[in-house]
Amino acid sequence: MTASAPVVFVVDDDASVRKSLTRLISSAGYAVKTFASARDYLAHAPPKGPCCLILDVRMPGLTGLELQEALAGAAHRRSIVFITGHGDVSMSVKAMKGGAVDFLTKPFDSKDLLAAIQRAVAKDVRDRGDEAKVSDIQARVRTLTPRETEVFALVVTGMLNKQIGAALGIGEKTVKVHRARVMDKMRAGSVAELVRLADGLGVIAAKE
Amino acid sequence: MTASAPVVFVVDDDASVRKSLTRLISSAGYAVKTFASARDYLAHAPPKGPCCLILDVRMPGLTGLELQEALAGAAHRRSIVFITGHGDVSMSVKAMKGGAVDFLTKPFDSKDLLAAIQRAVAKDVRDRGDEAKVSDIQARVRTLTPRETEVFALVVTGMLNKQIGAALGIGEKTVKVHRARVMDKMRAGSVAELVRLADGLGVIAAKE
DNA sequence: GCGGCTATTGGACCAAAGTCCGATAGGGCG
DNA sequence: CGCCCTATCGGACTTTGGTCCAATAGCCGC
Repeated sequence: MTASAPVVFVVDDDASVRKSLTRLISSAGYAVKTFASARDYLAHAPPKGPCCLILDVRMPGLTGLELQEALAGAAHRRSIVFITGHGDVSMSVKAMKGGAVDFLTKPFDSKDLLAAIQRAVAKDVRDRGDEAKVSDIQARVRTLTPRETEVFALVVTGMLNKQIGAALGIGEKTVKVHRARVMDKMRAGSVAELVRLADGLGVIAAKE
Repeated sequence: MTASAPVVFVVDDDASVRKSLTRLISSAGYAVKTFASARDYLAHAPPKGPCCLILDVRMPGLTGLELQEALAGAAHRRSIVFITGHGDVSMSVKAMKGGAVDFLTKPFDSKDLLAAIQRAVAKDVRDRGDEAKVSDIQARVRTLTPRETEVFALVVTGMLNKQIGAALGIGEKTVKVHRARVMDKMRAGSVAELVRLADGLGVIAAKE
């Protein structure tokens, strides 16, 4: 498994459009997968590697915008580039507010699309990295016992062992034991690292 | 100086539009200031309290989009809501990519504009809070001597005093002295707080 | 009930951090 | 030339944090 090319998913009901987009995008070095409808795309297994989505806005069944909404609640974010023949302003604004990377109207310049794809893939890679980090940290947190979790929360507050013990109604000695286990389970080499792990849970997710 | 109402800055070359917008917006409880051109707005002193900008896209001289670009390099971010009579998709996409809160085409619903203003002001308040925090921290960092700054950087790495001393070619004892001064000047009560101050410099600014 | 996990603590001990004291030395400035 | 800031250390001491070994007790599942 070497690092393969990013995958561009194209969802468009027009077969000729799918064909021409496939030619254009694959010639730029991307892998391409096409779908004739939003439903077909949703039935497909979520992508594992770097990728982005090219959506036609107008489609029978779910529209591109509706697909975007449906994916907003999904586990990972997707980078979406919209293309449309009959776009209006409110449509494009809605798409962009929904986090779309770009919104192109036909006819568009090939290099504009490729540039948008590049940005979208880059965004996807960033998002994936963040998600991977967060879920990695969450996995470590889940290995903590309830008590360890409490101690963890107070340690990253900057409280002394003594104070933590008082707050939890246990001895300082016990705090030390839990604390050591927390450092071990969280794989933190110092308090500074531990604080970053704790803050990373919120910060990375919030940075949008 | 009590907490006064948020100020909505309206920039539009059409006097009748300015008048009707002023009526609408002030009736919703906002203070309103109008400008006939982008240049007039730029000549105006930057706002101190919560505010947002309503920009017409088409204007003689600098357009709304150009004003947005000009403000992008400014000290603080502005929350911008665009309104336009003849908007096209590429225009709206550009505005949204540039961080606009909304992009409305005339004729628009009054409540849509007021909702957009509300979101824009809320965003402005958030941004101002973040900027205030960052500049506060930066001010503290500036009071550090060069050596203290170096020690500061290494402490938040999680390094031990001994290691820091070795890295800087000074004794552990000296590190302690600097470290104590850093904690004092940065007003941090614990290493955890210090780490948050250090990380806050980057994180808050990056969260966009 | 036995084994394992969790939570709790004790003692001993070492390493690290923080706090007082004082000291030296170079640079910039009135 | 004194004065202050900065940077550098030393000693002495206390408080914290971390580690190792060992022990008790409750709970859960097989």
